[in-house]
Amino acid sequence: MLCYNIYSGDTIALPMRFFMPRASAVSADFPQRGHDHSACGSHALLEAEAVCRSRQVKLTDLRRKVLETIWEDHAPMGAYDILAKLNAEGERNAPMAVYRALDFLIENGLVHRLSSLNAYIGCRHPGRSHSGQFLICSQCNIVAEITSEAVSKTVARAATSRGFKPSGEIVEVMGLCPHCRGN
Amino acid sequence: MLCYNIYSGDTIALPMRFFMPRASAVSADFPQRGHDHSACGSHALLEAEAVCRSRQVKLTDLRRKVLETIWEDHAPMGAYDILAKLNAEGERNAPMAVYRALDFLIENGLVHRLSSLNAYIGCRHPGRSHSGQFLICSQCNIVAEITSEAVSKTVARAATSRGFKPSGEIVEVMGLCPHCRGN
DNA sequence: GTCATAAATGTTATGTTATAACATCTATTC
DNA sequence: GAATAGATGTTATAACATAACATTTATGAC
Repeated sequence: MLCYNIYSGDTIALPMRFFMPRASAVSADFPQRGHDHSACGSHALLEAEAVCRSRQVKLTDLRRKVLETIWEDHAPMGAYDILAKLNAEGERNAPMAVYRALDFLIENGLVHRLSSLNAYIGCRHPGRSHSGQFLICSQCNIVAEITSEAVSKTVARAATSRGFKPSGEIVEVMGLCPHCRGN
Repeated sequence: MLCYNIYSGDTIALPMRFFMPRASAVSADFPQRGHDHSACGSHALLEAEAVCRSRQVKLTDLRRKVLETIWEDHAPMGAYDILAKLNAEGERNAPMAVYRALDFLIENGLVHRLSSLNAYIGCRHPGRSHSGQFLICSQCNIVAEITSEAVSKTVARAATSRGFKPSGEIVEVMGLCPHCRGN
């Protein structure tokens, strides 16, 4: 089958026995410039549906709209940005509505909050419970979510070796993404 | 010589050739309950003087007072908490004053900001330029600043292996400190 | 179906954190 | 002592987030 990798931008021939939509759709950490981003959003929405179904929680209209809005960009979005987009077509949502939807989405592993930016971003591997690790480009604002076992293990070890019992962690790295470091 | 470790609470006999005030004063990551905390503050102030002298920047009255206030506690302090303490005796400082002092102190490596808490804490190893790694107790709010080479290297490796050029990082671990995990 | 309940959303107000913009003062250098 | 840079003062407002309570909507028991 032909398979379009929305991150790398390649179209590749993929033997059917290797068909793994998730892995192919979400392979590179940094999306290709000019990729078909709507695909990211619809992919994420499908995953969100599945997650909510299996967790028996409700992806209501409002929550879905907030999630869609977040996925309009690979750069993180502030709560009030989301609000503005929601209300752009005349709706009259209040900040509370957005924050509540965000709480729900974060609780269910569909969205992450970036503490260093007070902003929110769609989760790239929903379902798995995890605190993400983020690479934040200070030039173009794109954020890559990575999941490095090495990082989480090393951090956990550093904490426990000091008698600390970790229950959650934040790892946010600022710097230049592959696209911007060239400039 | 006799040496009092303000963190562990021990008094130890230390051969003069091993006299390293900094290491002895700041050894354990989590301070002992009930230690003489004023010693932490005065120690930090002395170090701050030295750092500012060597960097040829001015530790003005206001900046010193902010730093002292931060060191009144091992738990991180919000900017407006600091403001309230400064103004407790009738002064009329504005938020700007505190934020400007904090900017200075952070720039010169004397204070860290904890993104996950929007709060500030005195740096335990000033002078060395570093982004700290923090263990934050969610029960007693005490924060330990650690400096794990393993963590920083692993994080840097994870970033660069993805084509990212890191310039700064945030590592904040939430959990229970040695004192609280027993309860 | 309708009643009771829980869940979600609506609404208003306010709390908390941080910065912009410009005026004034102070220290330093020549 | 005039010029300058750095620090602080002052006022206003931006940006981010939650409290508290009212109303609506979904769900299950009967």
